[in-house]
Amino acid sequence: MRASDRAYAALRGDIVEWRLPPGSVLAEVEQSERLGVSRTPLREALARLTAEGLTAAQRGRGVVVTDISMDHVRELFELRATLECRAVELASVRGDREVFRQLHRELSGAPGLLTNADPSRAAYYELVGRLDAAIDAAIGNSYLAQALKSLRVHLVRVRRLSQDNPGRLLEAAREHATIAHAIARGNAAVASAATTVHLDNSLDHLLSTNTN
Amino acid sequence: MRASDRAYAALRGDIVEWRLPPGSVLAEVEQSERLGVSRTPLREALARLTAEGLTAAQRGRGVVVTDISMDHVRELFELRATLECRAVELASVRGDREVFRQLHRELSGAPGLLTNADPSRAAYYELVGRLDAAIDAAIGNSYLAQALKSLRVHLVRVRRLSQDNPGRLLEAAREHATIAHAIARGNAAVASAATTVHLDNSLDHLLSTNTN
DNA sequence: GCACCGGTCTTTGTATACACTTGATCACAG
DNA sequence: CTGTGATCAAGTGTATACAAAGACCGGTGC
Repeated sequence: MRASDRAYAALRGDIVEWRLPPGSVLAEVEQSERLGVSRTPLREALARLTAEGLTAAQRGRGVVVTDISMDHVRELFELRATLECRAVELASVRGDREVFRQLHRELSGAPGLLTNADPSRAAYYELVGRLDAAIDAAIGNSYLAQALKSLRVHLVRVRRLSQDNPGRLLEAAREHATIAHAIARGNAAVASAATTVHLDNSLDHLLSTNTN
Repeated sequence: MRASDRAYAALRGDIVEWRLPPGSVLAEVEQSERLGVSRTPLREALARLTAEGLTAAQRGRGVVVTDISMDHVRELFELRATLECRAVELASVRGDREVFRQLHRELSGAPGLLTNADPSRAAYYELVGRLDAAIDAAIGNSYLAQALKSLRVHLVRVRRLSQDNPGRLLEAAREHATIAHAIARGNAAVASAATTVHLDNSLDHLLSTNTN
């Protein structure tokens, strides 16, 4: 694996996990020493992060981790609704129905995953990730898939803002099951509507648990 | 201006203007000598182009200019319809109506711009660019604006595929005028519908004049 | 004649040195 | 005491040297 890839993965992980919170200044020499790579591959990693919007170049002061305000979250969800609604519509038309039938079955059993035995909800988030991946594969449009992928980078970071309580997660799981069910039936209109409802609920929950 | 910015601008221009057609291999030493910069800033430029999707890194063989097939164009227009329909909807709600009234007036006079005196259609494309910029400013969503911006890079390249005839350009100008008019009236549904029609016509024209 | 293997050579990936821009701090003048 | 200017330091931007990895080509064996 290339050093620039390692640096990129490490920095991106640190940013989305909030180990490098918004506003952190990423000095080149400092980070290159911390990650054990030279400045050249580190700069390449920083350029990729900046292109994705996770960092921004401040002239003369290096790059800083971009801020995430509630206004940004609202904008992010506006784009998310646009892209994901179209994605589920296309998936409803083009997707392999059996795949989504299976995902619907698994999502219906999601309450069993949300026990206290797994406080990090790893199994639940893995299942949701599989739904996202199935939609990506079903839409058959690399440009749309790419747009969704770059969007999700920011969403992972936002997730940390949401103090997920079990009640909301159960609700979200039901909403995901509804979406999978609609896609499995090939009902694009319902899939899109269910996605709109799901995202509105998610944003509402996010805004209600964050005062700023 | 930084050398990496110059290299990026030069390469991107060469690619979208088809001076570097799809499939061109961009060797680092060759391009750095051609553009008069060192390999380090050139690599930065190539990384940015690759992040945008204009080039792709072929392991061991350097980066090549990405191909644009008709399937890619179809996918591109699918994403374009998704983003631009939402953009004009938001612009209808949030935009400054006077701005779009003025653009509508200018677009209504577009036939006057499409005379034989200006075979490159520079004045016409400048006007359409102003409409795009006005929509970008009106949507008030930096993430959506960014997605549109990265999309338009590819669209400029595709434009070269379209052997624009005066008849189609006149039709397109009328469609743009309709969109601007709908936004000026704050009618989101009509603006979205007009955009859908316009993009379908554009894609249809593109596909009919390109057999491959 | 075809496929496989090894060597060479081109090309990318990384490190480091150097120059230049920029931001800060301190001193001096008003 | 405040504002402005100069000097200094820190950090980015660029160039180049070196290392490593993959591709191309010739040769040989089957």
